[in-house]
Amino acid sequence: MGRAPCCSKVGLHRGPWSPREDKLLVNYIQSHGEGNWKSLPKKAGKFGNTFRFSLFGFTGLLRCGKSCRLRWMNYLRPDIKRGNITPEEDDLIIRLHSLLGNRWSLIAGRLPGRTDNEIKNYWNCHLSKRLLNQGTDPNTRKKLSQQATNTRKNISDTSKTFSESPKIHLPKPIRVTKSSFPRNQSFELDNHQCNANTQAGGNPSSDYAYAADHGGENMRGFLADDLDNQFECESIVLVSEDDSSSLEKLYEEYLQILNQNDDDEMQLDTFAQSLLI
DNA sequence: AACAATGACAACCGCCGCAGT
DNA sequence: GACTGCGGCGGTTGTCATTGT
Repeated sequence: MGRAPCCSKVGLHRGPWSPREDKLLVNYIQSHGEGNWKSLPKKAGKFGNTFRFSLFGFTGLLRCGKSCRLRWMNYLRPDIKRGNITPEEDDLIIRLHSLLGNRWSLIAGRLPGRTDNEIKNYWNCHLSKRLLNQGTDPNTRKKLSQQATNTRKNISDTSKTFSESPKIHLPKPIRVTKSSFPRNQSFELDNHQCNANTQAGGNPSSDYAYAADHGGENMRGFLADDLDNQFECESIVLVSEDDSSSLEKLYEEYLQILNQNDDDEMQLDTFAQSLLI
């Protein structure tokens, strides 16, 4: 309490991560493992081929440890599954949210390859709106439509919500097309990534791909050849059969419990508690 | 074509719990 | 027991892409 935020130090980078920073971070974690986030930035810069960067007067990763952790956990971790949320996952999220509330990390723990941040965003962007569209309060899960106390404004808002947007947006997949690549940016790197995806045995038509959405300026002067293709591959996680089956299993497990007698709250509670462990 | 509105999601902020001292 | 620092979490914001007018 009362401590200054760790990112407040003067001179630390903020905003989007550059490929160089990503690579430094990944290299370091692959060799030393996770943890020690506080000291990681300094150490990470001293790892590997930093000669070229040393020429520019710094060797460290100019990020606070907290930012490093966040970047790793939400984006760089090799087991992260990128791509659209499947209908099964979608349903699972809704059910888990009804059990656990906004405990995103717990929910994410039950969805292999998904991050709490991703689920949180997905919930805020899609699911809560969809539930509202269905006339359900996303928090209480009670029907809203019968509420007679709506103000005139609320009523008009609601009817507007109901009448419009029958379409349900899936999360924007991945920015892999040339046209959608960030401005001022070479497309070279992206080609590497797409190739890596295909070569790695992934379905070429798959929507799942790693696409670094990096800041344009930072990309300049950074040669794509410097990137280790394997690193890029490792950032791509396709939905393997194992993943699907485990997800299915989990899903069935929930269905089984949830489809049972509604009065069986005892079991539901026990189940909810098991998630907290 | 230009601009505005909306969507998507990465990143930041501040708080909290816990372990170490 | 009090204090300190770190890691983790959830809420929120900022930025860029896309879509609509």
